[in-house]
Amino acid sequence: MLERLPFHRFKEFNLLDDADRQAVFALGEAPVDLPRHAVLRRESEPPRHIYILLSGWVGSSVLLPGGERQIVKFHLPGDLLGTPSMCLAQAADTLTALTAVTISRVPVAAFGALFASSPRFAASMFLSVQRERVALMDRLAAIGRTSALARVAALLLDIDDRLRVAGIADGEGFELPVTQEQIGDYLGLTAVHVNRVFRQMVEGELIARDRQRIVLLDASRLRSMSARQQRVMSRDSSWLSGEHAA
Amino acid sequence: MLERLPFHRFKEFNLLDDADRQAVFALGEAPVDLPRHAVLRRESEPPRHIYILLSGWVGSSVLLPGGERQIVKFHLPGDLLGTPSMCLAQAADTLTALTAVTISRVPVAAFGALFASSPRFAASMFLSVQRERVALMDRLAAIGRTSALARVAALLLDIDDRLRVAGIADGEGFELPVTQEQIGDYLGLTAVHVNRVFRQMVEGELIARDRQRIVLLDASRLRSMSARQQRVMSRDSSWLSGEHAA
DNA sequence: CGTGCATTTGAGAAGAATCAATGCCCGTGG
DNA sequence: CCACGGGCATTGATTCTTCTCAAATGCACG
Repeated sequence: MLERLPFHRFKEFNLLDDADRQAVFALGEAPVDLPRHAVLRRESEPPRHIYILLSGWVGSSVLLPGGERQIVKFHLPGDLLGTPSMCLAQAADTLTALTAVTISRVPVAAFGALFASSPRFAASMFLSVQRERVALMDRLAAIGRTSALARVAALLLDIDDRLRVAGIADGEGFELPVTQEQIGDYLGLTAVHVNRVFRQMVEGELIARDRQRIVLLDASRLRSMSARQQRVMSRDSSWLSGEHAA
Repeated sequence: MLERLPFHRFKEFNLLDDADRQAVFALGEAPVDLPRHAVLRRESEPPRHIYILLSGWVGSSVLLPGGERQIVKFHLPGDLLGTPSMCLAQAADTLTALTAVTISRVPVAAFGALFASSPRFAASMFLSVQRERVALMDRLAAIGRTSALARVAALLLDIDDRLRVAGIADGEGFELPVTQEQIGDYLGLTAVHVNRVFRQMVEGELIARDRQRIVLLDASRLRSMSARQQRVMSRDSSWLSGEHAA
């Protein structure tokens, strides 16, 4: 069962060794398969678990009173889901399977036990959350201050990057298993406009598209129009132990 | 010097006692006064410190390649600033004094030492960051999916709430010491449009305004048009110790 | 071979941006 | 004491991006 676990998100900050990472996955209950459209957890439910995504895509979305939906993040294998709501009495986001998925549930108490006993695990989690926070800051900037074209470009580059890091894509294109309406909800656009932007990108030979398969034909042009920052994560964990406290 | 420290942000999760909170402020160097427009830390600088805001307002902003600016957060007294960039080699955001401010710098190593030695402090910080993450999710939804009017309403309600929690405002109105251009950069609007929305709100008797002083005349109507969620923080810290692990 | 969801396309409307000018407040220096 | 100048706020006129509404097409699946 441990043959192919997606460890990559737990290596980011150079804080956990192999044993630590095994411990992380050992927190989880037995993996469960769920079909597309399954809801892992609805917003307003008390957050008693977090989730490790082992395969497939999951969307985290927030519902507004008027019925509008904002998709906060498309989660890929290896991601730890549902942690933002740990600070709340009622979950803030709904977790929905965008494809068939395999997940492992983790009771928050199990997470807490490891968190309390291992400062390195605690620090790693702390930094992971900060990293997600920076990602949200960048997304805020994209939605608040860039055009529809730039937002779509940023999304495609982001997914491409993350799929490569996860070892799922190889630069020969990838499946984007979401509807244009979901892309709209992610980018703050309507499905109709997402469709027009895709058309524009195909005509401009920036991308090729066949159903939900996307190939990035001109990544450097996409990058320059996306206004997307390349964030380099710190691999220096000396702050934890107090080294170099000069 | 400890008479009037803004402790409220360190009481949110019921994890720290008085001594713990003293320890937090003891991490900081001697308080420093800075004038309006002073830059605490510029983005792309290596993040060697975080900052406790003791008085005044600070803006955290991200600059896009095209020169556009997104203001991520208006920080109020008691906030811990600059922590998102702890996960990065180069800071993601610029911290700028919006008013004259008093801050205390904290070396990341000092923060790390307390983090490593006190699981309760670590957990409190973890939850604080998650809380900020939820706030960003809500902001994303506001900018991506609501009108200019709703965004301004949400901003005013948010500031009012936070000023009250900080013990700075009392419901009789408050100073909003930022230019309309900065409000635009915060909400993903132009200064011109922010101005028109304010006019609309004054005409609709939702608010009163004199220079930068704002009075919320009809908070309940503002709330209903803002699409803003009231988030209730968890005060149950049992997950940390592993109680109720049922 | 329907049925249903998703995509595509068109036409028109609306919200917000842009461009440009004017006015106001306030600090500064003559 | 008053003129000047800079930063903001305000207002109008116009443009543009994106939305809305509506209909048609296409694809997957039973």
